[in-house]
Amino acid sequence: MYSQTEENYLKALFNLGNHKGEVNVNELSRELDLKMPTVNSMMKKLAEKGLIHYESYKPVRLSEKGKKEAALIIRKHRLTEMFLVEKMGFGWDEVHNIAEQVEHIQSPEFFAKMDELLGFPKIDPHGSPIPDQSGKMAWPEYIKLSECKAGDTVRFRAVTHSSDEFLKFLNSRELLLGTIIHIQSVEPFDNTFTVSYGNRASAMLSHIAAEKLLTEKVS
Amino acid sequence: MYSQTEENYLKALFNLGNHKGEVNVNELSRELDLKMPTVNSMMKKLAEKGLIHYESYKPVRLSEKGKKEAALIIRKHRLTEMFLVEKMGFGWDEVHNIAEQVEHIQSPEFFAKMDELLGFPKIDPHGSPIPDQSGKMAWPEYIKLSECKAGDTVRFRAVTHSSDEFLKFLNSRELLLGTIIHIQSVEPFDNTFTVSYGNRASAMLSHIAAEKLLTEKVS
DNA sequence: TATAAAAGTTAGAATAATCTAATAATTATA
DNA sequence: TATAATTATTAGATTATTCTAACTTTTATA
Repeated sequence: MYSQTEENYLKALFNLGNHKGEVNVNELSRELDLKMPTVNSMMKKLAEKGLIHYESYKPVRLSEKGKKEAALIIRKHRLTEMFLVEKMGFGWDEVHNIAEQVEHIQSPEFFAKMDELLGFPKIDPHGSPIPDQSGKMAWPEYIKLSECKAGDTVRFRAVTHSSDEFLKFLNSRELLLGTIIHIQSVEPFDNTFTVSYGNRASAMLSHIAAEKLLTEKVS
Repeated sequence: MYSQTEENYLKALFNLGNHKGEVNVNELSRELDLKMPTVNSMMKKLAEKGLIHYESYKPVRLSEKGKKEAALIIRKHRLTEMFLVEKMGFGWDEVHNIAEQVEHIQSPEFFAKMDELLGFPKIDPHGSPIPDQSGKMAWPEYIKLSECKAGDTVRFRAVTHSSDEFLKFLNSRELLLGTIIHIQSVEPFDNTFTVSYGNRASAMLSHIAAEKLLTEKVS
């Protein structure tokens, strides 16, 4: 049993440690909005408990044990988000804060019931995969919209980071998960995308926005 | 905003302070499974915050402010229990521990949504009234089954204390909320009740059990 | 490569919530 | 009512999590 605080560190380490799995104390302190010495002492504690690999002045990595624990917390977070959207009628831009709290609830039955009522979903409302009960999770080979070129047709599958503001921005543009997007052109100067989708014949997306949209090629 | 710990003290004070609203530090320490000095120092803190009336060596009482805060936490607890039973399919004997955790979630929207999905329920799955948004709550004038006499016909409306074991006991006897109970006789020696209800022509209930059943006279 | 900037660490203090041991006040009882 | 038992309080320590200030190591840059 880990404290809520420890769980939050694990989750942040999991989310920040993308490819190599390495996370700097500094990044972590920014992510969690804590001072570096605070994070530093927690790193020692987590290392003590075998949840991370830690050496002085080097970036931190989750151990296998830590990775599994983190994935199971993220599983609870994502199941909760899905439940809030599918069963309670919340918008995808309203669920993060609630899920952030619900994810710490200690009750396997509670999350098993959510899972069952949802029909064992594989993704959350933002398109992120839900880790399975053993903590395994795989991202499909999505491509950032920002990496596509004029003429491509793609399906919008997930967002990389789901801040409320970004999701509200997508709402205002009627950009929903599953939408098929045609790339009309890409402005070379600033990489602004001109696209069409749904009943929008022509819409602009900044590079900043395009970087946050994960897509799948449509044949 | 109060800590989870403070919320638990407020809830315990509310639940223990039945008629006069007075609670001894000793009772409270037993209820919360904490040592008396721990409770004593928290009493000073709650008094400081205006949540209780406290004088040395005297029992403690919730202030109006404390009463309202406590009722609002109990509201969240009972709405959660109702949601777990009605919308998620849990048994009335399985919800206490989950609700004990969910009640601390800070999200008015989350509980407002539960309330709405449940159709603004007035009672929880154990027959206890759900305080309204202003913290007001009234118990109907129920009568303990143990206070009824042979010949009475009553409707089972609520349980006074809802431990898992007691609720499982009621499950095993098919005694559900709403059941009409006919009191056939009361053994003078030990106050054991012989009753009939549903398709049970004759069943025995100890005085201990009868004390925990709240009923309403049926004309 | 010497120096400045950034990142990381150590030491020591603060707060919240808990405990044990000792003491004081209140209540029950012989 | 004097004494014992119970209840309440005080004092001081402990653990978890956080902070600031000072120092060290690593990285970037002039």
